[in-house]
Amino acid sequence: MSKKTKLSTDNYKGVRDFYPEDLREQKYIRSKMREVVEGFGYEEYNASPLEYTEIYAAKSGEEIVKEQTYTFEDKGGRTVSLRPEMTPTVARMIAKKTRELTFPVRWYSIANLFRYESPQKGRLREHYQLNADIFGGVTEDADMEMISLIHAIMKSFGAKTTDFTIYINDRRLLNSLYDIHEIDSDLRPEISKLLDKKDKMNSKEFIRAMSELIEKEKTESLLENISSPNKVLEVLGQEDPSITHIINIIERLNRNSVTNVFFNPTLVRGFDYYTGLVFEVFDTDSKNPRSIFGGGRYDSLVSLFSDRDIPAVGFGLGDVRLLEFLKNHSLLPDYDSEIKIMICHAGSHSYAKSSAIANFFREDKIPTEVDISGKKLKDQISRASKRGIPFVIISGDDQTSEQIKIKHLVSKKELELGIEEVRNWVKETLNKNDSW
RNA sequence: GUGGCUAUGGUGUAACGGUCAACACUCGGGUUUGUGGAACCCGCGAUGAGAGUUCGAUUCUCUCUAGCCACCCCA
Repeated sequence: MSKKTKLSTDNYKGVRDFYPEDLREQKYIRSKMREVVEGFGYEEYNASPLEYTEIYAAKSGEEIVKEQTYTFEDKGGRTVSLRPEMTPTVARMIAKKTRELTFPVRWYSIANLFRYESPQKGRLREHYQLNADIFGGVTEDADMEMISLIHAIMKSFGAKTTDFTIYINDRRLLNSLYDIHEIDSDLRPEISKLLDKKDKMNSKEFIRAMSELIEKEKTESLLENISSPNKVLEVLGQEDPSITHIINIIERLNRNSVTNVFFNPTLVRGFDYYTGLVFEVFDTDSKNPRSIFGGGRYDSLVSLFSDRDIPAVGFGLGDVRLLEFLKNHSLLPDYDSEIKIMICHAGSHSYAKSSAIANFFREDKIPTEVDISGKKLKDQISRASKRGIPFVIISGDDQTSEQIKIKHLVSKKELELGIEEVRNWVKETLNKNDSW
């Protein structure tokens, strides 16, 4: 059989296989996310990855959607897309039940999202994202809680306050500045995009690109006025609602010991649907100062689906960039084997006998595997050891029915005891060095 | 879509244009105490595809393909 006749083992471009060791990472980050988010009172929802394309087209223009999403026509002629983000879906779900839900609503999901783009660092064609949103409620309280929540999530992964920075801004603030500079509303999205990229470009390039859109004097004064938080404050004044909002949020967060949150007037974020607060979490590592994730307030998205306008704020945290961050900062734990006991056989073995022993441990939620490799005892133990299984039980024909021979491969301690005592010993030992 | 870089067993690497493509790990088998991670022995297994230059190509050239990185984009 020639190799060429075989199917390729490659996975589809830009998506991942999750081998057990990869899935352990996923399970770890998801369990942390759930823990924190549920602690804040969020309820989990989910939906199909298939959506009518129009829910994305509505806000971003047909062409972008067709180019950057998986979009196709089904047999009934409906145009369908694989969801590239979760927010339209959740807005749709909320809109459908506005009369039944008790607002404010706090919902979260951990869902896979798809984008049709060429894969590169930190960006694949499928990724998993935690989405947490608040619908309704008092704007300032909801906004503040959102930032507290993302801070708590980062903390739960063991990130120190110095490992990341949270930048916040307000879309209305940018609009006020545009008003002051009398910038046409058609030009605003373009200018916003440029501002968003400001830190990536050198200042000459930036000014040149800017001058192509607006007059040089305007460029200069806009840049001057947006150059620092203090300058913005000076220009807009303390009474500007978005300034007050930002100041209040930062003060309240500081009082709640969230100290790494800062006002950044050039923070924009890509989505057009943001209407107020926007925020973004950055890695402070000087070698890799990139954005990890972010979110913002979108007060008019639900009204695309419903007559009722429901204000909302939320964020999306993707697994790919989060894992990069965690790896860079050595924040991923060492994983123990999920299987705790391997029952090996010396001499002629009886599967029935071994599985009876195994069941005893399983009743106590200790994952136990019975060796069926048919290998020699030496190989059985060797394999268990290689897989990181902490205990082996040696079941042999020379052994009395009451006594269990068990060995802890980590400490090399070996005991021969009654089954109840063995169980207690195993539990004790596992508790001593439990990682997660 | 544009540009740059890369492509050798399952993995990671090696091989001035010149023997049978080397080494380590992994995997399979074996030896020795039938209580492990050791040692030793044996084995499986590769130059992405196609063309060209050459007496001779893993090595040089071209095309294709794939991957990575950056740009674009990130709604």
